[in-house]
Amino acid sequence: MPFHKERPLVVQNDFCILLETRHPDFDEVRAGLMRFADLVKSPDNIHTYRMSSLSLWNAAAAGVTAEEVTDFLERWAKFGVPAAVRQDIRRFIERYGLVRIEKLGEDLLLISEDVDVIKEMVSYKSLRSYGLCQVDTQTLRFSSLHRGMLKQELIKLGYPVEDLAGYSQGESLPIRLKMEDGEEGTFSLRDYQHKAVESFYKEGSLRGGSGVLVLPCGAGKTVIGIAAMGRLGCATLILTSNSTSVRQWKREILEKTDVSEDMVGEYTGALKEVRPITIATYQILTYRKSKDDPFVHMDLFNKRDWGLIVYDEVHLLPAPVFRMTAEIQATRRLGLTATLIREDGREDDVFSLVGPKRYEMPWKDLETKGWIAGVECVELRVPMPDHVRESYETADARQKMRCASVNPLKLDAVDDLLRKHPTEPVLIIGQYLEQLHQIAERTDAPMISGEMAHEKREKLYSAFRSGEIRVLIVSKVANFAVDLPDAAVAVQVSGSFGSRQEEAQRLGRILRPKSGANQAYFYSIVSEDTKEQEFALNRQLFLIEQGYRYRIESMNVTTKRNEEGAAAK
DNA sequence: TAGCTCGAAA
DNA sequence: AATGATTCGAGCTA
Repeated sequence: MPFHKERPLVVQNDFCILLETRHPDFDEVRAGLMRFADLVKSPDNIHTYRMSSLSLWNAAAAGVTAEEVTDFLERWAKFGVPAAVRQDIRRFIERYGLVRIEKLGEDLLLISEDVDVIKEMVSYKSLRSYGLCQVDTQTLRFSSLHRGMLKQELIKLGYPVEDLAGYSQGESLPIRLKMEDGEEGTFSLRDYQHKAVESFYKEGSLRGGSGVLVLPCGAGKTVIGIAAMGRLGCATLILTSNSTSVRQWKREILEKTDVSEDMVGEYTGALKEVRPITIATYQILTYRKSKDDPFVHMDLFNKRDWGLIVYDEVHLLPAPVFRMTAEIQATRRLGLTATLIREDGREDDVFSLVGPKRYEMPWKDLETKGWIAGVECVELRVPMPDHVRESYETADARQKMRCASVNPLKLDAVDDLLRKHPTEPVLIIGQYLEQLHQIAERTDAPMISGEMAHEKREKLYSAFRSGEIRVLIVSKVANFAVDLPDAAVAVQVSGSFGSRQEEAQRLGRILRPKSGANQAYFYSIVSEDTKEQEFALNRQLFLIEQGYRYRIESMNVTTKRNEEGAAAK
């Protein structure tokens, strides 16, 4: 077998791909890999990617062929691509579209040119309850009621169905987008926003009309959603993760379209309006009196003839909403998210019920184009003072994390960082209130936590925005607050177990373009040689996949130790 | 209709 | 596998 020492990839039999991070073509290769593989490990020198059935199916749905994947791997691999892997890639990619759903009158057809596949379907016990009737050797017929459930079941059996049964138009609602520049009839969408809408919906094509658009924080997901609504011109139900976001959607719709206020409804705990454009939280949909009781508000899906359902932050979509979504497969569905990763591993349900990935904008690409700031990511490791180390070692597994997270030496690290960035706006973000209170006391900076009234938060936000306050300390509220102002420096003093989403969300807080060098800084402070350090690694995965690199720094503590010793006496 | 407490969720 | 903080929505009170 030929050996190309200078190439950066090793393709393994187990579907893992190793990428040398120091290779000169690293960026190009990483960008290519992320079309069809997920990053699973990211130590300094070698990143491990893994192809999965789902990552290949998403690629296939985006039109990537098996040849493109294997040619790409072949071009960069040191030892070529093992024949078995090559074969499996082909097998997986060709699975997408091997079975498709089409419409026939009131019923639907499951069609495959491969008669053996149809034979296989008929033999599956788990498919019996969907009442599949054989029409001919290539076709099965079933009731449209089962469209979603069947797709969900089939993906589990390894058949990602291509759904070409089309959609109902829904109640018509002309929506004109307000023009920001002079040209008649155009709306000033950024180039990639336009492409994203195009890849979701193509006029006159059965392909598209449902699916997920993956865009970084700050890429203007709301604008894209609104543009899709304008394109389809129909009654729309928008589901989102919290009530601040509900108001944000409403504000932007009124601002960017000619839709009048009485056409836009909020469906939340406080208000129960059902209007041609309705915005609801996931939480109200999943509300029930107690376990085993029915969902009180789930019929919002049927309260109007929706032509489009927008799932904002689709990676947070709760299980009961999946169930409902399975029943409304004839309605167009648009998922918006910064990451397809779900911490609960239900990515295949997103694929079969909301739709495949239609578009993905890597964060680094936005940075290159100047739409977001460049970020220097640093993992700052601090040692633990001896007495803390002692209680860490003796603590049981559940207390270890907390012990490491609230390491008092982190306070010194925060001081150092504030000295290092004496003029830029700084957000300090953490998970334990006690720790944040300590920092607030030491730095004399205001702190916002969940118990603070929203009115008071607003005041602090605007003081921070205007520069009156330079340092702001925030608890987990930062994960939800859409109106939290942007900063140039984020210091994460603690975070929850391994939440990749949270890390991404927090980094998102400093991405807005900066004047001057357009540079921001993200510091993650962790206790050296602890569980926390391990979890930090997992948290970073998603951002590393997006092309960010963490630089590891250790705090110089000889002087700190002495101070600590002196203070103890 | 605002302000409160409560349980549930992720 | 798991923590702790937070938010939401309902239901009660006045």
